Amino acid sequence: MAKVLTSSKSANKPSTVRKIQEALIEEISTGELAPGQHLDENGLAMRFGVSRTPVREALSRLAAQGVLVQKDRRGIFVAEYSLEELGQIFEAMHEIEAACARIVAQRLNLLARSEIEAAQAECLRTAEEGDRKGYLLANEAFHQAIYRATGNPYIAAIASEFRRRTGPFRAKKFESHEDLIASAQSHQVLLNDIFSEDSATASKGMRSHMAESFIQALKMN
Amino acid sequence: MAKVLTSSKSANKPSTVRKIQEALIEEISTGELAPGQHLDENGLAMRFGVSRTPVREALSRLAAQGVLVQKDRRGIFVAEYSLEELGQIFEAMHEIEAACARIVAQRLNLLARSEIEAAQAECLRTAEEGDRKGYLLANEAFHQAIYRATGNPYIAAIASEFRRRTGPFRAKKFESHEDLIASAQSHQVLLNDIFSEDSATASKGMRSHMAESFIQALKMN
DNA sequence: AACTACATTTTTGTATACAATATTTGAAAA
DNA sequence: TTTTCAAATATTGTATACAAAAATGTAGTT
Repeated sequence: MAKVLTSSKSANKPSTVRKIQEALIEEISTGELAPGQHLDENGLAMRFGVSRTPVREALSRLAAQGVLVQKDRRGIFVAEYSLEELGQIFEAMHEIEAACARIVAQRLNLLARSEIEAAQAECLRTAEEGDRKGYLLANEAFHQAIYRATGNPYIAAIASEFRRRTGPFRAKKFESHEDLIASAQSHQVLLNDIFSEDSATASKGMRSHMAESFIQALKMN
Repeated sequence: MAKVLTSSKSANKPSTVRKIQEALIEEISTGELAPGQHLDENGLAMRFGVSRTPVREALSRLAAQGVLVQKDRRGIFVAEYSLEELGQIFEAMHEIEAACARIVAQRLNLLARSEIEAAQAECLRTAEEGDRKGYLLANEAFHQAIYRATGNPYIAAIASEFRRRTGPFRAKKFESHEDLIASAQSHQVLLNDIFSEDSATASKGMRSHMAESFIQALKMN
């Protein structure tokens, strides 16, 4: 699942394997490494100037997170999904994100709000300028700001992880200038809902309707 | 995060590291290995009759999933949480489980329903008999049946993972006969909600209220 | 030219080796 | 007796070695 709180530790030097891990995550989420592509342990070892051991450890961890998949005795590959699987992954991601949004709406905190709005301002700016690369970064920051604003690092970690997993598949969606604008505007709708006066009440109402009984029931177990 | 579909592969022999992984998961979720406890690589290697290499790989994976934590240069420990962290973890787990329940309610499928009800029958039986060990198994099966019934292995994997993580902390809650009964009865409330006539409509209504706008907004990104 | 059978080469998974850092032990000083 | 410091020991992280399996290449047959 999810590492949480890897930061916040004092002056943690990135320890070879973490560096490799992050480099690979970066390349996977930008799509530089294509889904289905085989990863060469020896090649990576050479490239990072280390032996296969730490490379394998990094790959193992990413496989445990679902970003990579390991086929028995045949190596490790960038995860690749059928259309059906992809649909399920997006469904799961949307549920998690909706859960995050609900938590944010309930917790409403001014500092977090200004962070989110700053991120959104950057999204609007880059979208208008048609700065695709810039928008990808700003969009990422926007989503991360929402996850952080939940105040719950565990659900935030899950959400981030889904974002990483779906990165290669979302990347190609932002082709045209219009795509960027539309995306940034949909952020705005989201924010209006989260920060509307009656959002907290609405959210509570929504929870109490059906979810609350689920939650009550599940709490016991 | 989450391995998905490790089963369903034809006659996969459990490959040393998977065996170690599952043995450890078992011991952690039963609480046999206490939170905070240090895991001895050499000891485990001896115990499983292998070298440290596959042991370390198994530990790495579990650390990536959050079941274990790795402290730099000091080894690997069973994850241990402060009260605040524990609260956050449970909050996250409840959100995920509620999401699962909502998906099940929407998808309502008769085969899945009979599986869930069979699991619940077993819960009731073992609870009445005061069979604690039996109840723990039946309860687990009940939750897993719900996760499976979502038809979404990805969110199911997340839910399962939280269940594993919280295992050691939930375990001690089922001390008395009354605890078992109460838990089994709360299952019943949950089932009534999921399977009620208007559940699907209610669920859709709930979604459309606020969540739908979130989901719409997020879908674009 | 396409297919099969076998030998060669790579690659994976595991074991062992070793340097760097933590932990423990034990003796000397307060 | 308790504290302090240093040597001894154990453990971690990484490198290398090696057996087993998969991928690749090469003939030989049709």
